[in-house]
Amino acid sequence: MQKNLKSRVTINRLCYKGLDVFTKKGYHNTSLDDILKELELSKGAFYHHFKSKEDYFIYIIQNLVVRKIFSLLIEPLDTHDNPIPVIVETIENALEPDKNNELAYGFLLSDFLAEFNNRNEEINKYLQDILSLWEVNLVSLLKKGKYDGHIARHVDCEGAAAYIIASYLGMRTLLKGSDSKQFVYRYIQQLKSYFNSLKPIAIYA
Amino acid sequence: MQKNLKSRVTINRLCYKGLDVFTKKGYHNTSLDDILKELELSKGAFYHHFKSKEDYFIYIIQNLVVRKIFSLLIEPLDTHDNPIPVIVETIENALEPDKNNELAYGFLLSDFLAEFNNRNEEINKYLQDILSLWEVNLVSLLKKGKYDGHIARHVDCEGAAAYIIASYLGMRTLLKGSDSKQFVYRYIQQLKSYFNSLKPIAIYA
DNA sequence: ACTTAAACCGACCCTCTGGTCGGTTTCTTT
DNA sequence: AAAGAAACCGACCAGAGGGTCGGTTTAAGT
Repeated sequence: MQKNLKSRVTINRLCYKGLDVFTKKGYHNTSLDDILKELELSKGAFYHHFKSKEDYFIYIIQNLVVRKIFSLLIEPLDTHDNPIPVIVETIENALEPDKNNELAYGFLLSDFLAEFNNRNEEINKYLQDILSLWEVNLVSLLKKGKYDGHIARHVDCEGAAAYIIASYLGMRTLLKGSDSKQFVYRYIQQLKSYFNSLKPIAIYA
Repeated sequence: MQKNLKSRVTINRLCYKGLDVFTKKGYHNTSLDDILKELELSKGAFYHHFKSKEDYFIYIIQNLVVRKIFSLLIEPLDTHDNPIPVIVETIENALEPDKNNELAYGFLLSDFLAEFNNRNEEINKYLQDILSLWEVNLVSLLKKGKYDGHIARHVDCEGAAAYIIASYLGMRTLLKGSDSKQFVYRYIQQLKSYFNSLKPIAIYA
């Protein structure tokens, strides 16, 4: 195999496996040996490609997590339709297990946010960036919806965006500990109910 | 000082300081030495009172976290009034920083849930117990509200309870990374908006 | 006063873990 | 083919961290 191709293959294996194990066990509770053993790679191989564990983790976030969240939760928001069903469908789709969604990527965000918030500025920065991107896109979509008459004028779009994100993150936390099938359905129902409260009265009634 | 009194004092100091440090740095990222140094206590003292770090942590959860969450978020729900303002006020009050709420106890739950979910059965069990208790109480309050006509008959009380909890947990996660004063206010507004969608039409219109 | 045991100390142990480094294999270049 | 470099190996290091243990202090019972 070509050198640079082989290099990319190794880095890829490291990242996907790393994301997998970090997700399951958490960053601090995962050792490099845990990952390397499963891949049958050596310490030397690892440190040839990454300069530290932290560096490695950030690389994973920027290359896998950011991209996945973007394509799953943010990109679909780029529409001119009524934002309410778009947001609901996007979230519903993101919760569909193992469809567009091999790994349970959504968990990552809430888990890692909890693990690094106020604890590791460097890593936290990248996680917050993802949140901000999501929030900004939600807000602009909601505002457009308001302009188009799909959303009531009194609605605080920033507040609504934060509330949507919060309920999603919290639901992810809850989801891990319970029967997921029913749970997701119920969550979506409540989300819709919440959105009803954002509609103009005329449409809602 | 009396022996058993002195013992209790030491255990108390260990627990409060432990909760404090675990909250700030996370369980896996906190060493016993971190805690013992601050208290000027020895390893020997610690292992005289607790049989392991995990044991110690569980003790903290059961004695401090459970009780605080209970008195802050669950006990106030025991009312015969309209559940909607009761729940809003309870949550609002729980978010009031450093009032009834010396430490930021609310954070704990979401943080620790994220840190231990699917990772440490033993610890996770106790955290889930707290959630269950909260959920059960919310559900029964909502059902009573439905019976009394404060909540629409179509509402899925279990779903609503889960949604309320999820938004609270997620909001806690978000809260740590941003300007809290404004944020809490906006969150409460959205929560109220959500509750509007649970009211019977007659009241809502 | 004397004994007993609880509370505590701190040196020590052992494993784990992030990280290093000199050497070997494998591909690329000339 | 020879030289050079990238990819990789695995033994090793140093420090950290959970846990142990023999000994000392301090309160309690007799």
